[in-house]
Amino acid sequence: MEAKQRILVVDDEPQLTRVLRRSLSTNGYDVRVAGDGDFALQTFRDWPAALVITDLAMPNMSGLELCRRLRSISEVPIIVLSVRGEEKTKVEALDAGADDYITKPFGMDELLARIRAALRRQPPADPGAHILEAGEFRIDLEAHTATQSGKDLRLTPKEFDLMVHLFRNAGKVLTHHSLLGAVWGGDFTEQTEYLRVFIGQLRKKIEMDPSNPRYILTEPWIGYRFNPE
Amino acid sequence: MEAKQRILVVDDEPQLTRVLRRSLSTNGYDVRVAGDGDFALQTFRDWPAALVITDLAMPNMSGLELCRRLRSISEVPIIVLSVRGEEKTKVEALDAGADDYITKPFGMDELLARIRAALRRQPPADPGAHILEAGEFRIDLEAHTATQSGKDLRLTPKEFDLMVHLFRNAGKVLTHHSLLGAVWGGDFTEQTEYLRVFIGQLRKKIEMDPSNPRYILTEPWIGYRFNPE
DNA sequence: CCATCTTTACGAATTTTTTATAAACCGCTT
DNA sequence: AAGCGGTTTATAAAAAATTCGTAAAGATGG
Repeated sequence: MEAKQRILVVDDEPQLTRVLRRSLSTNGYDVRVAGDGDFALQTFRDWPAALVITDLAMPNMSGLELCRRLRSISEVPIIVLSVRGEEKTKVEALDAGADDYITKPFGMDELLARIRAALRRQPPADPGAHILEAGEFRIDLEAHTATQSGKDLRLTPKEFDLMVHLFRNAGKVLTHHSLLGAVWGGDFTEQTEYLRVFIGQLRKKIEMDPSNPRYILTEPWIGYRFNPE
Repeated sequence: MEAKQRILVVDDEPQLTRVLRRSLSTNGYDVRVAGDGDFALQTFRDWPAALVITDLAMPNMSGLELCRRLRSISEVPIIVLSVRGEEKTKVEALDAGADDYITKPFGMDELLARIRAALRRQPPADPGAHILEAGEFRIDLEAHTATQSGKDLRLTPKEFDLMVHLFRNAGKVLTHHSLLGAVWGGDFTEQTEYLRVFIGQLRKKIEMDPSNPRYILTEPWIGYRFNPE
């Protein structure tokens, strides 16, 4: 499971921060709110966010100053929100280190898109995110290869898909219905004969004794379960 | 003295491009203009810009498609200019790979500030980045030439593009889908017959024994992989 | 006209689907 | 506990569909 990306929201209007917190959270981000610049800097040191959204007008420290201070310690993307639409203000903010400037009122979809754009060019996602591993099995989703104890299993595409779904739910019982739906699509959830054939092929490739399976177990009348041991 | 940073402006309104060219030039950028998406891509290949500014509405290829195509071959910052201010359009553009979206009419100072912001977070351009080298192969993106052991391969434009994509991802498996999207564009990701033909042509030009390829390997049912050895 | 790109066709190899048959499992009766 | 339908599961093998490589015929654009 991938860790949620952190977003620090800096604003002193509870009305706005409440909306932002909710929208960002439901979109899969980990959100914290700081009410002024000082608190924002302090929070950022303890809880380094992947992105900062800040208002310009704030008590204590202006958004401009916050941009400069953040820039001096980090390259974190900064999006400035402001009611002020004058060009001069925008230029100041952008030159103070902001990456983007959005004028209120704004659409939440646009903000989310700009957040995605800003996060996209940040550090490339950690390598190995596309590798599944358990027991002596290892699946590389990008290279499309599956190995057992280092040996390539040479799975066909459907076998590979099936293996991935079993793997992703290792230990759990998967119903015929759900497996068929996941691998073959919603129109084939009754075709249990496909499953029998392909489970058999997989067993031939990964089990020592296919008729006495140790990894791909049958749950009679329900489905199958993958036990990577 | 540092070389001027290159900006590619893509728009079909001479009125606007003239203004942009002048303003950007006087602000120290090296500017070229392309009238449509196809020409923009072509120009970008020979003259890799540090930033691209594009309109959305254009003949031939939409700005959206241009974003996607550029993204597939480069991480160059893209700023979209458009008269259309609807949120949906902005979201589409940003998700297609644009880094920023500015609604016309806009202030030149703001555009310049956004350009500075976009260029600021870009790693300084590395001279000689237009030369790719691996094994006995060498590709010069500016000169548009590919050589094997010093001998010119005389690749056609499409062959060249395909080669570059294989090359940039040497060792990795590239799916049919991703190769077609990168070389032919998003509307051709199902045209696997193109790929068969062009992979065959490339093999004829670089493999000793085309029917027993050593460099361009087939990953059955998935795609191809370039192994520069 | 020429180089390039697109489209079509076909055989060989491989995979997926379909079909057939044997084996295993459950609840029930005797 | 043994036996018996009815159902589910395992396995093998056929038929059908798909993919890949290749050649070559149209189409396109300068």
